[in-house]
This record gives sequence, C-alpha cells and structure tokens, in this order.
Amino acid sequence: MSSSEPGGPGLRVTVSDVAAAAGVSRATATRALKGEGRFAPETQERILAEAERLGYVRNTMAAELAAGRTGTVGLMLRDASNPAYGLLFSRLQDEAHRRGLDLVTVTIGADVQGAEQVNALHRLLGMRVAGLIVATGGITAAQLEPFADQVPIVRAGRVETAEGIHTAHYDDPSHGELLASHVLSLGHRRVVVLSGAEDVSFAEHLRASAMSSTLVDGGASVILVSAGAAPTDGVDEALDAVRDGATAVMCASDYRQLAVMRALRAAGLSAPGDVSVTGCDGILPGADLLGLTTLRIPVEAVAAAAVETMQRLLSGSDAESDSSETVRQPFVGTLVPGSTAAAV
Amino acid sequence: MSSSEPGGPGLRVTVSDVAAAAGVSRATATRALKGEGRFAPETQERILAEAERLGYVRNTMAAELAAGRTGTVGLMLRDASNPAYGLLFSRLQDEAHRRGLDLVTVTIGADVQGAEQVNALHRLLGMRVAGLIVATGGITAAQLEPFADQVPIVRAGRVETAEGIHTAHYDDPSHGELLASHVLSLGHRRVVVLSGAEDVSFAEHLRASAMSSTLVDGGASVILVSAGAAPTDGVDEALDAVRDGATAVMCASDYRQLAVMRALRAAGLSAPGDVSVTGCDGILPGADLLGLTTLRIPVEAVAAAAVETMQRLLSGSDAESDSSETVRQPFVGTLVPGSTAAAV
DNA sequence: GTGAAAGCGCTAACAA
DNA sequence: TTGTTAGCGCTTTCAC
Repeated sequence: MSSSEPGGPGLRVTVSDVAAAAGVSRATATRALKGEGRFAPETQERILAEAERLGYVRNTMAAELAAGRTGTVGLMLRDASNPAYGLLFSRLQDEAHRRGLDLVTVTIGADVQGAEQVNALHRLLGMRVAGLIVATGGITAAQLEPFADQVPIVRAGRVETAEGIHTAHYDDPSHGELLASHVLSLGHRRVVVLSGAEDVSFAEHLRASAMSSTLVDGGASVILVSAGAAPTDGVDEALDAVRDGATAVMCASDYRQLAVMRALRAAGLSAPGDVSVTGCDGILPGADLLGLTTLRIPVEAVAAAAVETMQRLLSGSDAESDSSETVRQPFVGTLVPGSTAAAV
Repeated sequence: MSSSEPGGPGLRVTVSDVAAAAGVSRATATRALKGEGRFAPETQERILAEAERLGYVRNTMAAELAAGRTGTVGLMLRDASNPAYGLLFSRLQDEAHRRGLDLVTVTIGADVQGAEQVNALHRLLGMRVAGLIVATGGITAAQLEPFADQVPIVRAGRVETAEGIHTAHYDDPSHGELLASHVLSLGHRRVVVLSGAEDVSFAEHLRASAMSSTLVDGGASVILVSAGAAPTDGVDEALDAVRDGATAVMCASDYRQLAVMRALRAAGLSAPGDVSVTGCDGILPGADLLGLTTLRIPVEAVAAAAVETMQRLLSGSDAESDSSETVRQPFVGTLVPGSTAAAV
C-alpha cells in the first residue's frame, strides 16, 4: 500500500525529493528506484522506503523522454462494442502481458472517418510508442506507411499488402470457402450471399467473394446482396430471394445472420425448415443455443501472432529496415455446423 | 496526408528542425504549431508547411512535461471480452470523444489480482493523466484513495463508497429487485437464485442479495446458490433444486442464464415449460432471439454520466479538494421480459 | 511578432 | 558506490 505523506501531493513528488529525503543524489535515487546500475543494497532500501513514504510515482513522460525510448506499445482499436473486436482486444492484451509488453490503447469510433483516425494515430506516435499494433480497418495503408520504417507496425485482424507493415490476420477468403463448401455439401444450389459492401466491411467483402466463387464453382447459382453497415440492411432482399426459390442465405457475419433469423421469425418462417442460414464469426456467447451455423474466427491465434511478431521486431531493433522480411500470417478458423443449416 | 521527407525520419524531427527549416526560432515554431499566442499568419503558414513536409509529429511526452499538464484522461478497464464491458468501453470512448476528452486505456486481465492492478494504475498515474476513470472492480478503494486528492477519479459501473471518489454506477440492488418482482408476479414461490460469490463478482452479489430479499418479502422461499466465476459453476445444484420443486431459476448474469439454458437442454428440460429462468445484463446480441428474460443495464447512461462528471471535475480544477461534493449517481436499467420466464 | 533563456523530471555517461 | 554534468523535446515568461 503506498500511502502518501499527509498533505504531501504524491504525484508532485520528484526523484529529487526522494533523493533529498534519503540523503543521496538524484542519480543514485534513480538507479536504486529502477534497480539498475550500481548502488549499495542498504542505500536502495532507504531510498525505496522514502519513495514509498512520500508516495512517489515516477513521471513516465520525463523518464522516457530522458531515456530516449519508450517501453510501451500502442494499440489502435476499432470500436469494442462488437464482441469480435472486444475479444481480440482482450486477447491482445493478455498476450502482451504474458510477454511483458505494456500496451496503451486508443480507440476510434466505429463509423468515424479520416480525421479521427489520423488523430488517434498521432496521439500514439506522439507518445513515441515503441511499436504499433493496428486492429482497425479504418486506417489505411497510406496513413501507416510513412511511419513503417520508424516504428514497427503490425496489423491485427485484417490483411495488409503494404510493404513494411506486418500482419497477423484472419484468412477470410478461406472462411468464405469453408462455409460455402458446407452449404454446397448440404445440397443447396440456389443461394443468397448477404454481405456488407466492400467499403463498409472489407472482411465481409472478402468472405462474400470467396463464398460466391466457391458456390459458383460448385455449380450453384448465387444471388449477391450487397448491403450497408446496419445488420438489417439487405435482409428484405434476401427474404425476397428466398420466396423466389433460394434455399439458403449465407451471411458474411453473425450479426447479419441474427438479423435474418429475426426477419424469418417475423415472417413466420423458420430455419432450417424454410431456408438454411449461415453466418460467420462464431464469437457470440449463446450462438450454440441458437444453433447458429457459423465459423469461429481464430481470434486467439491472431492475437498471439500479432504480439509475438511485435516482440520479435522490438528485440531485433538494431536491424536495418530491410534486414527482416515483412511478416504476413493468415489464420483459418473452424467451421461450426449448427442447426440453422440443413440438407435441402 | 503527411509524407515524411525521403530518408528523413519523421518521428525524429523536432520543433528545432521545423523552426530551422522555416527560418524562425523554436519559440515561434511552437506557438504557430499549436496556434496559440502571437505570430504572423504568413509565418505560421510557412511553419505549418515545413512541419508537414518534414513529417513532424509533436513529442507528446516532451510537450506535456514542459507544459506541466496533460490533456488526456486515463481509463482503467476490465477485460473486454465480456460484451458488457466491451460496450461500456465503447460508450465511454464515444462520450469522451464527443466532449473533446482524449482517453488512453490500460486493461487488466480478468482474473488477475493486486500487483497487476496496481501496476496498471501506476502506468496511468505515471503518465500524469489529468483524470482517471476506473471501470474495473478489481481495483480497491484503498488503492485509489491516496490519489483521489491529486487527480479526479470517477468510478464507472460499480458503486464506490470511498470519500472523494466519484461514481456513475449501475443500481444493481434495484435490478435484482425488478427481476425478482417480475418473477413473483408470475406466481413463483420457490425460487433458485444463482450468483457468483461476493468476492467473485460484487455486482452479481448485489443483484442476488436484492433478489433474495425481494423474493422472501414477497412470500417466496429462496434457494441461494453461491457459485464460482465460471458460468457453469453451481448450475447442477440449481437443477437439483428444480427437480426438488423450484419453479424458477434467477441468475445474477446472462452468462449464467445461458449456462442454465444449456444444462436444461442437456437434461431434456425446457424453459419456461419445466422451469422459468431469468438473467441480468441484457447486452448479448441475439438475446431477443433466445427470448432471454433479463434486465438491460443502462450502459449508455453510466458512460455518459461518468464522462460528464470527469469533464466537470476537470473544468473546476481550480477548486480545492473539498469545494465540490463527491458525485455518486446510480442508474437503473429496464426489465426485458422474455419467453424464458412464464407464469407458474 | 519574435527570440533568448530557463526549465519540466528524469536518465546516462563520466568522474570522483 | 555515488555524485556531477549534460541534456531529452518542448513550453513559456519576458525582453526586444
């Protein structure tokens, strides 16, 4: 328990104060406080005791400014109200902690564009973070690239093609393919693919593209519904297609799948009785109870790889910009066959 | 688009560099860069242009160190894999942004104790944040208190009785009461209350206590099952009680409710046919499809109030420690009657 | 309107 | 082992 001196404002206590109280110089106090360099054990003890007594908290800004380096890694995060991002956030955090990396996070509102993103990026860069983990699609390669040779950047979740920016990402094309194969194997040959437009969600776009081509290659006909960001967008069109004979609706995300299920219910239809439905993400608690047919994205693997890569980049910091290849690791999730999709 | 000078490391560009390039002094460059103080418009233009060209990014640590104050508010967060916390996080972020506050976040692993928490707290305090929003129960009042008079502290989500620490929190006792009243009104008189133990989840404990007393006051008999952190803990006991004649199981969280639903299904039972089930939180996407009977906690209101309070405290910074009362605002959620609970 | 100078709190050689 | 001496990059009076 650090108890601050009565009336003595702990956060305004400096090393000088501690040093003076302990009767040593600032330098000695600094060393003893961080336990590096040379100092007499008993001196340290005294210094530590004084620091404790005064409620000293090292001023990180000053320390890192003086030291010329930062011990923390910056994390740019997309809105965490989406459980998939919340979980990724959580796992990145755990992993970083396991590996002894300190993370500071700044988030960007879900639907905010350019200015805000750049602002957040600058906040982090302004802190001179040792590295940057980017877990939001909202920021573009062009915005990141100028800094790629000054600080290691790892993109988590989404693929990135820019040179010098490493990634640990979901293999969304494979995800789409796996789901589509499943639907094909159930005998569906007339399928709706419901997805956010490319500029709305790149991940959904990748999944949907893969679904479509896999379906087509498998001899099925595809009705592609490209929707807005809201999960309910495009649901009506999808249902129309069902009434027109489609036997399955493949959604590019579980949120859309939920929206479809609601609409189905409202329309007095059911899955898989009247139509098979699939989603993608597999993160929702309770998805099993709903019997959602989905694909569990490999959040843990992506988080672990992102942090591991960052740590490696941080260690080999002596390396020149081109000494190491750009790391790009895709991870494939696992199909979760549920009860919302069945054979025709 | 900020494009850094070819070969010129943007993050190593200092005001001095910008000043030199623009042919002015550091002082002038500083003023022009932040648009405060006196300077000729055309001078500023030139300086801004050079800064842009060189890819200058202000070193926040140095700036705040020199200025002696910080523009950011620190947020301590509990593991965000829980959607309820993820959403709170998201809303706090939005709200802070709306009000022009910058937030930096550090998270603490879900099940980690003391050391880790204190460490995170010190990381934030070390940055000399202007204020602290604490959205994790893991940190105790005792740990916070020493700093309460040095930096405004607002606890979000959980109630806090310590003097000087403000709060915007869920009114969990009312939540428990509302749910219990609902169950009573459905005619249940033999009810299981399934909750995490007090030291496992204080919120659950509060809810469960309120449920119990409300039920008892309503003439019902209560079987209290105090479980561990895992949602499945205590579920078997609850089911045993049901076989013994209990007609309803009230869970202190939706996670437990889901666990109960699973167990019910596995046992070939159903809700509300064989037993009524309720939860609490109401955050899960898809809860409506499952028909969960729950209570939607007022995340938005809590987030808004927390940030608003923080902003007010920050404005009235001149005020002495005792000039303003400790703010403590409870918020009540809304009952969501679902199909998992029905009349006896 | 602009510049010179004195730090902010801490660290890191280098002496002692 | 400990102290001295320079700064880190920026802000901010206060003269000019």
